[in-house]
Amino acid sequence: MAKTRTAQELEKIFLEFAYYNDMKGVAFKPRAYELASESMAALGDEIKETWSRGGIKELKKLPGVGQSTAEKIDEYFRTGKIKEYAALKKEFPVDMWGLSRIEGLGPKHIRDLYKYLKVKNLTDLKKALKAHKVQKIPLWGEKSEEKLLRGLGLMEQAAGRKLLGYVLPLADEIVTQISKVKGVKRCTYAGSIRRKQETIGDIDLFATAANSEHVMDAFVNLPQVASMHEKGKTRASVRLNNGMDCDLRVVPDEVFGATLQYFTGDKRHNVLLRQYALSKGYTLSEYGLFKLTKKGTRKRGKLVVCKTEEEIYKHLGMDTPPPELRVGEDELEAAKKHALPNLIPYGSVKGDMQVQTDWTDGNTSIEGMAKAAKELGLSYMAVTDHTKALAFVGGLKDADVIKQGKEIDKLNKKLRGFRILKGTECDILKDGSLDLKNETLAKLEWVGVSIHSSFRLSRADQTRRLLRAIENPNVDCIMHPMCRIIGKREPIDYDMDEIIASAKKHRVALEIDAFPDRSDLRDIHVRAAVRAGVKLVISTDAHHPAHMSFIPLGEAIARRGWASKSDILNTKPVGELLSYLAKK
DNA sequence: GCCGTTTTCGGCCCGACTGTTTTCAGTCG
Repeated sequence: MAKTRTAQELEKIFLEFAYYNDMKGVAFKPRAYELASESMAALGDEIKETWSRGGIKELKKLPGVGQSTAEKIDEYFRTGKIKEYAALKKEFPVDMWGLSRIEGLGPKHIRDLYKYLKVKNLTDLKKALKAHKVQKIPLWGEKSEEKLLRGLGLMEQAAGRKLLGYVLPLADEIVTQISKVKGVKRCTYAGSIRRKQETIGDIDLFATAANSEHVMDAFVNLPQVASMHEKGKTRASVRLNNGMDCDLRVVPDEVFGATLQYFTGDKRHNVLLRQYALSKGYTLSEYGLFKLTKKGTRKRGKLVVCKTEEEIYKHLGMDTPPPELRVGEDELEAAKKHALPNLIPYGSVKGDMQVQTDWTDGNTSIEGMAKAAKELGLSYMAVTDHTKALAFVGGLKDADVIKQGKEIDKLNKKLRGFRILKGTECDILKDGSLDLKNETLAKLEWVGVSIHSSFRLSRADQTRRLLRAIENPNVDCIMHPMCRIIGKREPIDYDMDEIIASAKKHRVALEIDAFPDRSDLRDIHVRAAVRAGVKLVISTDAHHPAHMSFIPLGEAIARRGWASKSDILNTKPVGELLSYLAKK
């Protein structure tokens, strides 16, 4: 769900409530407000819809939102502000949000900076650091000042989150290097990379070895490392040359499973799992699942399991949620009920359903792309060049599409064990009509349609536009349905529920475009489509042979959206796919 | 402040690293 300023503001307000309470030394409330903030972040724009639908009563149903928080949200939407928040800001006029972005600077230190030096924001902090006043604060010293200065610099040059597709190869490279270090038994990435999140903030790795200090030294001296944040006996943290942070933890090989579970996260998933473990008389850490000595106490007793993730979840009476599902929402409930989905395995996609060639803006011939696809182990691909509305890439006219079809027929006779489908990525024009004639579309085997213009239409107009396209009986698929380009273009706005319902009715598939900066559909939309019984396809939007290797990224999105193999059309062999399409 | 297989009161995840006042608080993931 998109986040408007309103949703983001609420997320920030509740996080600041958490910081203010933490700063004052109040117990437990910080965590409660933090959860409320996470709830706002997860909901995005739905928060206002929830409030409109049922006010405080409806808001209280949200996770982490109780009476007090619901009243604050209600006050915010009714009056545009929250009195208690305004009072806190007045009492303590400090930019908690901005200052806390600095690594190592938390609520208590922000309190002292304000108390002793009247530091309210980043500008004040820079001045105080320059005048070396920070080390004069009681209980602070020279090193604290240096650390803060370093943290400030790192924040200013830090790159934001990076796309999974670009981080994975780097993570693999580092894992390979650490694996070669003497004494290392196993090394793997965990964290958001293992969960295959859309974007990655930092690279989390761990290794198993008897002598950990030796591994730490090797790690901080890798060629990819620009600087070091901290280095202990079993944990180190560095800044890489590309601006990302990377953490390495070393543990004994026996506890591999427990560490993998702990380090994979996400944070909310682990908190929920650990809470559940406690309720069952266990305590869970990166060293294993332990029996509590006596129920109600926190004393750790005998080790129960630690070798694999599966045995830990099993001991708690549940199935193991695949990493892609570990987001701290309903996956643990499903795991307890043995109702986790049978996710589409990696390597299930048999054909790429969106491929551009040198007939338009691709850089390779149809034959060249087909050969590359075959080498990757695919057994078919759909040629889907752009249409004439995209004049700047030389989009195809009706006659060109027919001509291209004849060439594909020739190639298919020549190729052994591979099939090229005659397709298109036909433009959806502003009014929802299509850029090729119906008689042309009817001759194709795969008709994908997509939007490349008028991105800023109103929600109602954009919805109407897409519905009209879906209703065209020649259409098989909506390609990159959100039209976003991560970091460059916002998604277009329309009523996704209506589109999904219409796609179901007209037997139109939705695409998961695996190209890294598209990643479109997103996981939440995939899940909605799967629930509604709408079929999906995974494709790469390849413009170059190398792009077809993005397919696993699309499979990852499908997995995050709880999709099974049967939800994805192009896991079928080409014959079955064609007969499915023919029935439309 | 939130929440419920410990259920409307009494709990709230767990451990490593850093710096400093040397016994532990603060921060992070």
